[in-house]
Amino acid sequence: MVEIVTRADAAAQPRLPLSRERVLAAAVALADEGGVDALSMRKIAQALGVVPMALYKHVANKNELLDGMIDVVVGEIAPPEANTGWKTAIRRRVLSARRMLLRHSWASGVIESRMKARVTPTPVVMEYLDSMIGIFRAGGFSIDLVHHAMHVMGSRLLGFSQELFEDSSGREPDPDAMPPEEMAARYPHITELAMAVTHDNESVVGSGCDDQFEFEFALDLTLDGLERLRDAT
Amino acid sequence: MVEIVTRADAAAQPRLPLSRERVLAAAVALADEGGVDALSMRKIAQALGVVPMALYKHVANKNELLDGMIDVVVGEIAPPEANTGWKTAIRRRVLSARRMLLRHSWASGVIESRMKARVTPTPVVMEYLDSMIGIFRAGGFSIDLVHHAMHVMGSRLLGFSQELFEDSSGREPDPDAMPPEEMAARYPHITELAMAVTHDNESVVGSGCDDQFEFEFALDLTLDGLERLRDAT
DNA sequence: ACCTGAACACCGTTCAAGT
DNA sequence: ACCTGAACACCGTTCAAGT
Repeated sequence: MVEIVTRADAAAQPRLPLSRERVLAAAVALADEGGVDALSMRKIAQALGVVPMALYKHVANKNELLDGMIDVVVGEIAPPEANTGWKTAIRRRVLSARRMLLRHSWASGVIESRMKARVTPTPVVMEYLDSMIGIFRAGGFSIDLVHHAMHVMGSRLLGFSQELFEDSSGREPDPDAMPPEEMAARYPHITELAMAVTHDNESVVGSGCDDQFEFEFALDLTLDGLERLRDAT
Repeated sequence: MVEIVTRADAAAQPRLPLSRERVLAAAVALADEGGVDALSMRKIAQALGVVPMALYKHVANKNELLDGMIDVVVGEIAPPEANTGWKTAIRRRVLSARRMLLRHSWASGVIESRMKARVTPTPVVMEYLDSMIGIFRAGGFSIDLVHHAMHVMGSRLLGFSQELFEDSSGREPDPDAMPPEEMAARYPHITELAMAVTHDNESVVGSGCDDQFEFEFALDLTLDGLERLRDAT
């Protein structure tokens, strides 16, 4: 008897048995390259060379798949370090989390929407938050101040604006793009700011704005403020 | 000749002519009550008693519809006040924006994802950001410090955690809910924090955590820090 | 010229039929 | 018992046919 079925689209190893890990890894890889909107159960199955329904043996449904993907990427955040002060420990941990979020651009949106939908975050997320609180506690912060600190670290005071000066290559073209002179007239303050920023560092192409520097500026302003509150007894 | 077609699902006024405003208002109302995932062109059309394709006369496609919805809700933010110091002006504006985001729970997610997709934010969003920068400038902040300030206000230092202790009614039930004693063993710091918070204010039901207070705490910590940097010349 | 029904190419998930 | 193809109830958008 001869095998007459040709498998056209087995991008992965043809006969490696499916597992939850393989499903999640394929989903993360697809989301990394195509964004989460382009992620579908059918496409994951195709990438694994498998019929769509085969996925449902390893993940209950698409939401549960998204939860699993969150666990994968949050697990990539560096574990807490011993033998350092609270400030550098928090700092390194947060910067490690930021690198993860930059690697997986879909992650922050998925985490946010899934956190809103679930009663309890996934265990991996809980673990991350718990150890973060532990670092503050070991640094001599009262439990009430740690509570406030966690809110401060997670809050976004404007609902938006962060993406304003980011690299805009690969974005949708603006349907009615405004000429620069009209920009300057209608939004004088944004224009002033944009010009000051691009003048500061000519070297930077694209956004003309050092996002890493800005992130650390916000982080240090916050950590210094929290330290001051702690020391005010 | 007799009208024999009965219109089953005309929830709105039957013959009021369609307009972009009516389409956007219907979309915002549907998203307010059912979330943005449940929003579809077909459902908006049904709510207006109109055939789906009729919407495409007033909005180019679904993304452009979402942009229009953003303009509607950002337009609800209170305009800047004259005759106040920069700090109270910023404070009131941000708190007004927060109330808008609480009214339209879908808005922050849609704003974030559309800002990432577009080259330029919509004019209404630009207007909001421009006037915000203007308030800082009038308060004597250097352009560089205003630049940092805008980043600080928009940044979220943890990718998440904000929703951790929020009201969890109406969320998906956890598939494998953990017994409290195991919670306490695995996440000692989270447990300590949760107990301190619920003990602090017994009056609050549900989350046991005053989100409004926490938001203002973060806001004031940030504004005080920025003021200190400004005065350090 | 305008309006709109049918159709296309998707989607997550159910379910019954096949092994 | 397990696996899976077909089917169901959606979705955004195209397009041609009708007025």
